Amino acid sequence: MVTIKDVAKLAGVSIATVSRTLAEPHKVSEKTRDKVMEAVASSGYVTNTLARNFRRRRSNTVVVLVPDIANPFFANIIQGIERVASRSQYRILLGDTQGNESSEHAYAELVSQRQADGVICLGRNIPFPYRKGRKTLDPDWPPFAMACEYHGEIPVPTVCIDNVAAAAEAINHLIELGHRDIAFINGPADSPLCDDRMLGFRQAMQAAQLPVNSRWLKSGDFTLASGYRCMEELLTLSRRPTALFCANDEMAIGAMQACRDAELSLPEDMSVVGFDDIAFAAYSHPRLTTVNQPRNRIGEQVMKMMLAMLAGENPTESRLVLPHELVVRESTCAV
Amino acid sequence: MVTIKDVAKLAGVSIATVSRTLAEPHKVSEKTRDKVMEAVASSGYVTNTLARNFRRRRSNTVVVLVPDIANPFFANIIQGIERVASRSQYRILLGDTQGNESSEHAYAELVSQRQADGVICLGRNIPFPYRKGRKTLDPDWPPFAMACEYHGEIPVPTVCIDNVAAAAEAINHLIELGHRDIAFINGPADSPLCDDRMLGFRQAMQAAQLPVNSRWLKSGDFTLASGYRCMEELLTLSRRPTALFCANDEMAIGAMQACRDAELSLPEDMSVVGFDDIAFAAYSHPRLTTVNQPRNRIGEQVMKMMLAMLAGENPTESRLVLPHELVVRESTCAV
DNA sequence: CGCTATGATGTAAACGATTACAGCAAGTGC
DNA sequence: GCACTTGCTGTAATCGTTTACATCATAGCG
Repeated sequence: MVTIKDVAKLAGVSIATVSRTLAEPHKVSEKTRDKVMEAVASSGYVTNTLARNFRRRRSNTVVVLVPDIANPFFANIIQGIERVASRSQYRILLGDTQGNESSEHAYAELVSQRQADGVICLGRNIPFPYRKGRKTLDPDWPPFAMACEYHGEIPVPTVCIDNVAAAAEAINHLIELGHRDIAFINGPADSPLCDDRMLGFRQAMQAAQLPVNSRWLKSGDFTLASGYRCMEELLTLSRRPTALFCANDEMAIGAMQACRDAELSLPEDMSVVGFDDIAFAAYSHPRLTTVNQPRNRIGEQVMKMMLAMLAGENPTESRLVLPHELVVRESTCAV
Repeated sequence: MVTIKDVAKLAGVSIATVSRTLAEPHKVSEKTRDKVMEAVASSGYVTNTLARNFRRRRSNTVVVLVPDIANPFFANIIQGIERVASRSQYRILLGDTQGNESSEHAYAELVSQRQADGVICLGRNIPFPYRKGRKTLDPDWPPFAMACEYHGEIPVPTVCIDNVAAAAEAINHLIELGHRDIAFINGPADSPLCDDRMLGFRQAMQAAQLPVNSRWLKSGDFTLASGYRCMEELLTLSRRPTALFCANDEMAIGAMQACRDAELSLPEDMSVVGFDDIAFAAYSHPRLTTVNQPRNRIGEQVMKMMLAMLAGENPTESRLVLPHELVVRESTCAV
């Protein structure tokens, strides 16, 4: 392996000069610079980043904790993060946690091992140990930010949309179409994001003076299969809703499948609204009405926050809210 | 930060002993071991992996080059890789290349920088510079393996399915249903994988003495949108096929959407077969007949190959072929 | 001319671990 | 009692960089 020493010898300068030429070229005379650059080129020298990171005591890597990498929703967020990160010479280390807390901790541990400089979390858990009831950021934590989800108690820097308003908008769309009997397949109950969507759902129903039928409230796990299952259950009820709101598109697509299997025609017998606007939403049958989230921008913004924190800045605002948009397609119609 | 030195002082031993206790406990007396472990626990010492990796001259990290992280097909492969990797204390660094060769090279470059020990590539390009026409592995390359795709000329250790046979099976299924006019939306032309599927298609057609209509051969880019577009083009033809084979499920789902928009009823007017068996395939309308690939196993096997190479073994077989399976659902019917 | 400021370069000490080698005590065999 | 082995521990070199500090030449200035 060719090291900085070899380059120094080849160029007839000291290793300090080589290092400076590469890192701060302006501090080196033009003549020397040329010599060094030539030596670098002819020797095929590549900086040993492992050695550099070790010496600099940072890794230029950020861990991104993803609840489920196979969920296309997260893929676009990750792409946004990646884009901003690579612009600043940062790497992304992806941790697919599958909602597993011990796996989250294991990845976060990489920061204490100096394998990563910060943690971005797309799930709802804080991957560091902390006392229940804590209400502030622990100063011992490394740079840490969340996206999509946020934490209920601790003011972690976060990028998300206004889930209350977004859910309410989806419901209002159904109400405007004349629906009164609206079911809701939400995600897991212990998530702030789902709580918000539930809140938006209730607020919109209440504002329209519509009752919420608790039998029409289901809880899935964001998978196609869980959407199918929840819909099946809804369809066994003697009194059926005429419309359905789902906390993500995959559950909505699963639910529509269940409707078709039950010989309902869509959207006439059941209006369905999803959430996220993943690529498949525009290719389902019928095309899914859903709430679009600016996934790429969410990723970009949270990484920008992270970069700022890594640069030593204190996050000015702890919550950045990006705009969402209801996309009306064909899965909803007047009652 | 607490280092090995602090632990040594606390336990009243040398740093070498601490290091040994942690890495090779059997080489240390029980009494010392207890002292050291206690010191580790009470000081909260965590190994600085950056320092260790630097000294050991490896990173315990493997780069995985993914053509498109948002493609759910790859997500499952990655999960398989991850599972095997973490079992052996290896990390995965995901590179979303978007088919961009310079980005592939940038990621592969991490190996020369000692940020990674090996490269697994899920796309069709070799991310290292090499002379066109080369027919052998370059001994200068780091441990390198491919999955799904393989290289046409260079015998890179690879895990994949038999794409020729799988495509032929899909076509035979259509032929058995009585179809004679079969279209094929393939992926990009310059890929061995797609060439194989094309070959399987042609072989099956020829075996059944059916002509291949070149107007019914389209080339997409594996996205929903490209499937839609290709189908639109097929539908403008005066003579239409009665069946369609697509090189992946997303294009198949896009194509089915185009059929519906053209008022064809599925599967009666158009039988469609996809490829990959992603989760959405079972939730499309109609449910998609497709070729299942053992995605998790592909990932697991290629990572096992990689681990073997990292351990210094020469790969015994350069090509591991895993079984595929035709999954017949509702998108195909007799003509 | 002498003094200081400036800029370019070199010297050498880190960074935190691993590990070859040496040293030492206790045990073993003759 | 001696030589040798065995098991445990410590000393110190080492990995490839970065960077504080020292050095030195040159220029600028009064």
